[in-house]
Amino acid sequence: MPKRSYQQYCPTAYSLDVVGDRWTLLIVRDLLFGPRRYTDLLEGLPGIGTNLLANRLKEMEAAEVVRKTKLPPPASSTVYELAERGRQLAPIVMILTDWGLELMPGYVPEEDEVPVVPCLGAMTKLFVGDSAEDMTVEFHINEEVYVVRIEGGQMSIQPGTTPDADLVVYTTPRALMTMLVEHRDPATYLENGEIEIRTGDVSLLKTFTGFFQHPSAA
Amino acid sequence: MPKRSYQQYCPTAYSLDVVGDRWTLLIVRDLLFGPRRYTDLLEGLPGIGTNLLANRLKEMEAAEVVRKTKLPPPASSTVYELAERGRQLAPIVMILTDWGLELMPGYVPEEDEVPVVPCLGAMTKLFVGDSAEDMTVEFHINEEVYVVRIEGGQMSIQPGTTPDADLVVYTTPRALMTMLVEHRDPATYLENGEIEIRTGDVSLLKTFTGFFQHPSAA
DNA sequence: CCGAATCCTTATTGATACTG
DNA sequence: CAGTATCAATAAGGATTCGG
Repeated sequence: MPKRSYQQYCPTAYSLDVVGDRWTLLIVRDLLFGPRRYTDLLEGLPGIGTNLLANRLKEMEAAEVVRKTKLPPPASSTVYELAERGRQLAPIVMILTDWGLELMPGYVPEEDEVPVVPCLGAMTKLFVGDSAEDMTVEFHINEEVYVVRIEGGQMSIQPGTTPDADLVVYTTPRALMTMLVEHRDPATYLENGEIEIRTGDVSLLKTFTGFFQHPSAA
Repeated sequence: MPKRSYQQYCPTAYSLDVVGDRWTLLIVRDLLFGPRRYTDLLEGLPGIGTNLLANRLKEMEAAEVVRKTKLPPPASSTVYELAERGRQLAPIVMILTDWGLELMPGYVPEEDEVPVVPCLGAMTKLFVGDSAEDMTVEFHINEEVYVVRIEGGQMSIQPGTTPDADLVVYTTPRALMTMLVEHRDPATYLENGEIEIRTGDVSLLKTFTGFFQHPSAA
């Protein structure tokens, strides 16, 4: 069966033939911070339906947007990662993210409405380096672990742990997300158990969230 | 009926809830060079189906991406134009265009595969100002007329005519497009009647097309 | 468990005909 | 010209199954 196409001799249309289908750009978003397994993707895309994810990944692989590889032993799990053409789509996801920040609703989301990757995305987009002091934070978000390092006004996000964290936080995605986007007070989440601080203290967490600012506030 | 949504508390997903549906970004593309009438849009989007275009426009209007206005008398036709939020999507269309240039096939397209707007898009994306000398060209593409002015290495495209054109060309979209993208020789098209020069001569047209270069050639 | 393939129901689309 | 209305063809969503 021939894939559906706009049938236009137009670069924009050719692009959308490849990445314009439902879910495709969200898959790119989910691969922006590193390789993911099939099931990670499924979890980050509630509602996609496993057959559709499999199809999309196959199409994206054929278009050289993603690549399927095996992690080195002993992990050895098969993961999907962005190929070169896929990495070139990062600016699009970035602009969509900026554009969508204006559309964020004012309500507190349900817990299953906030996948992990958007939190990382929001971090990169909302970070304002000007007044940021150096610090290293280890975030445990659901089952995933990331090290966020701020150095000289620059922020980096790496998967994995670190021995030298100033702050180690266990959090749900929505707690993290709403603290970043709406500067919601950590106290509420510490009380209901959505956030737990293992190393460091609340004041440090508040300092950290202070480094993030909605562009409309500028 | 509630519109289908990704249901994610994520700026990227919110954006795609609005502009991620089939055809939506192509409509934005078609409005990038100025207001268009309903039927112009239909013509630029072969295959869309008039009900779907009407739906999309309604959704985009509700999302304040496009605005519906009336042209001043005596034209008085209703047109659609980009609103502020819509204009902010221009960078996305641009990146998609860059990305899609790599995907352009090597064949000569059918005539009805090339709408007018992609030609204007290709012009803006492929123009290399470095060696460009000043000139003014009036293009009649199908029923539409545009003035392309090159001044001091800068190019502008305006709808309408001009009395001081160095070159006046009547052309089909595909002739123009393939000359820009693949540097196809005008001679072929002059012979088969797809291009007609009313003012100026072929050498000037060749000079003009020389100002455009595929990024991969750089 | 992971990475899908299958089956079935619902929602969206594409094409055409028709109307103020 | 600017859309509505109708309806068949497709694609998406959800549950279940199946092989490493």
